[in-house]
Amino acid sequence: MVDPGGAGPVVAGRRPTMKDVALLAGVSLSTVSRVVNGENARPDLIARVQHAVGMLGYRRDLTASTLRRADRVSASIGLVVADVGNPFFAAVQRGVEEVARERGVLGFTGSSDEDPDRERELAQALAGRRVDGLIIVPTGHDQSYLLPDRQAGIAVTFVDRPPRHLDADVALSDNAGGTATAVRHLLAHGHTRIAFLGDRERLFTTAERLRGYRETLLTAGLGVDPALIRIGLESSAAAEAATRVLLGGPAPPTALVAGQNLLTVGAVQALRAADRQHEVALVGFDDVPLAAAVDPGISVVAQRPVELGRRAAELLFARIDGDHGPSRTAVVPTDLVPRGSGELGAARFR
Amino acid sequence: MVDPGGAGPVVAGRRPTMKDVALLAGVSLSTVSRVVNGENARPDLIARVQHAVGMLGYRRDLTASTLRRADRVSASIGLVVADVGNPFFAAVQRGVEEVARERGVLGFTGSSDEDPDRERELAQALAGRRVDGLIIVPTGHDQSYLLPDRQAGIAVTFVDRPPRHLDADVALSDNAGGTATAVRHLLAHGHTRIAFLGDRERLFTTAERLRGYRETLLTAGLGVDPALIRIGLESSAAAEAATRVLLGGPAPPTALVAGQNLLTVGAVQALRAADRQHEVALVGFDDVPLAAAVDPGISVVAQRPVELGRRAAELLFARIDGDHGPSRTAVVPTDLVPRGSGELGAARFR
DNA sequence: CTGAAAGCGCTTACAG
DNA sequence: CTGAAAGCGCTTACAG
Repeated sequence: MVDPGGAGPVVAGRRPTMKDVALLAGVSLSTVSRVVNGENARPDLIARVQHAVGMLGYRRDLTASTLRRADRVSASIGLVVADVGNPFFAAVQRGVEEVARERGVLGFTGSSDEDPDRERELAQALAGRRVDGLIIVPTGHDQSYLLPDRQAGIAVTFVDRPPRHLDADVALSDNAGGTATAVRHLLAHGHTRIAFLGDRERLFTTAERLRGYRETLLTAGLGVDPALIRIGLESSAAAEAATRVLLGGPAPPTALVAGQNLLTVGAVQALRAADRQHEVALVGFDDVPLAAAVDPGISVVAQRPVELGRRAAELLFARIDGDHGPSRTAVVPTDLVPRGSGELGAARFR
Repeated sequence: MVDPGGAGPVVAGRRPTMKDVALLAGVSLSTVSRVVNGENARPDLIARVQHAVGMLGYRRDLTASTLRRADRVSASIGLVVADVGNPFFAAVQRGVEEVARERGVLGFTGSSDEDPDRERELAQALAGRRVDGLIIVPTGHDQSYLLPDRQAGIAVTFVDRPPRHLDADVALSDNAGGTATAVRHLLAHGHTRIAFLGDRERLFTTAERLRGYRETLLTAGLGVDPALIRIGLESSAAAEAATRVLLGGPAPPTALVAGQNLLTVGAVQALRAADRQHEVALVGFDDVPLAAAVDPGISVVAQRPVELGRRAAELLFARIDGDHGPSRTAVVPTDLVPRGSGELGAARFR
């Protein structure tokens, strides 16, 4: 309950400033600034300043510091994710922070909750606090609001979904390719009635995964049955309900592709509730914890969310370092992980 | 690819300032400030300022703004969690953001990765950026470094673990009570050899859960066998290995208490690998996704992480609103969720 | 090396 | 209501 560093501020309720430190140490403001910033100074002055800093509990005001600095570098970046509740974005955040940390840069994250207004609010709040760069999972349909910020020197990179009405770097998963792999895998096991569970239609990732699903079926010479496509699912519970409806329909699917980790969980729950988890095949997009512990194991097309975050951060730092080349898109591959649920054959339905 | 709001800054590479806006609009700096802040002004001047703002792509510099503001209110708070990779902390973050959002306050989150230096670095970076308050999951053994920040008017609250060497509000789970419930539940099913898997020993949550485990065994008149206590486990993989060792030992446990969500996953994997998941009982502390889909279902003592985050935020905002009363501790209850793995009897071992 | 002074982009009394 | 001026807490040429 004590402050080992000193007695606290001289004036209660007011934060001590460099001026207070200078006064106490008997040096000029300039000298305090230099010592605090680790520049060269006479050893005895350094000692006096450090003593005063400790006595007063002085902390540099970074808002004033970045305001005045010529280079305006804050050694911090901002990240706006779509939903902190989703482990996928937590892993993306981790990837971003890993790279930032290697460079001695701090990351601040906010969650838009898939609300375009909030995305903009957060991005501008971070930009207004003068982060050096911004990594955004765009949820709105227009990111041109960032143009002034970027022209003013704030680097902007996107992750998981590309920006719209703004030309910028982006790191994406191979959404269509990964979904195509999932569908081909199910086709190879004899399935022809394959349903698709998807998130909000307006999301780029939903559209891409749906495209991979459709194109693969068409390429295989199969039609696309609209009754087997359930999108607009925003939660596990929604996916569970949609799966229940599909299973109870007149011509139920023999296999499911769940377009997102939370939807996979919902689909598994519905299959188990109907005790058909050993009968109806399932491949999830994006991995889920405990997928191997369930019976049957849940086959997935795994994303590499940490790598996605890392790639986005690398793209961002290249810009911060002065790269002015044309926009780049980094595509991170997906990995098919067979665990049982995706290898259930369609034979039993014949 | 166009800026619908205007042509971008007059001077490329330099962010337009209020001065630029004032010049273009033909009004004073004061008027621009008032219009930008939504204060009253003559309608024609408002229009001219807004037009200039749009033309230039002007954005208020929040660092300058909070520097000058008398009240120094930034309408933002900072959150430092221990590990973004853990869904528990993602849920805490969500709870904090929910409350902040209700108040029109933005939250910025950083992850200490259980590194005390990084905790301090992040907390001070946020404090230095003049957030109105700070919510911290302390990972270091000393939080007195925050004293100067708090005396300077930044509210500080802790969550999940109490601070050390600093008297402050904190929101905690009922760690000892929850673990006691888990142990009593296993005792009621006839187990007497109950192992405990725990995270890093230095963490408050590990210590409390271990205390709940020990005291319950002693109260029941059973001894505490050190061979059944495995702590210092930092990952699922570590818990899996520890479980394997326990099962292969000379006097193996008939039941396990996993002290944390990631450890529960590891324990489940080890039990399944040994094909003993229907034999050795398991109760996890903190819920895990898909716990109900595994066979047997995973019984847990669930925490309420979102509520924990909400409570911490409520404590914080009470301080921001001027409450100067003594420090408070909010304890959030846990809930026993039986799903099968915790209800396996010990009979088969006799 | 050190210190006095200017100024970063804003807000806010103050006078009109 | 509006505008001119001071000043928030710093950094950084500049002169010594």
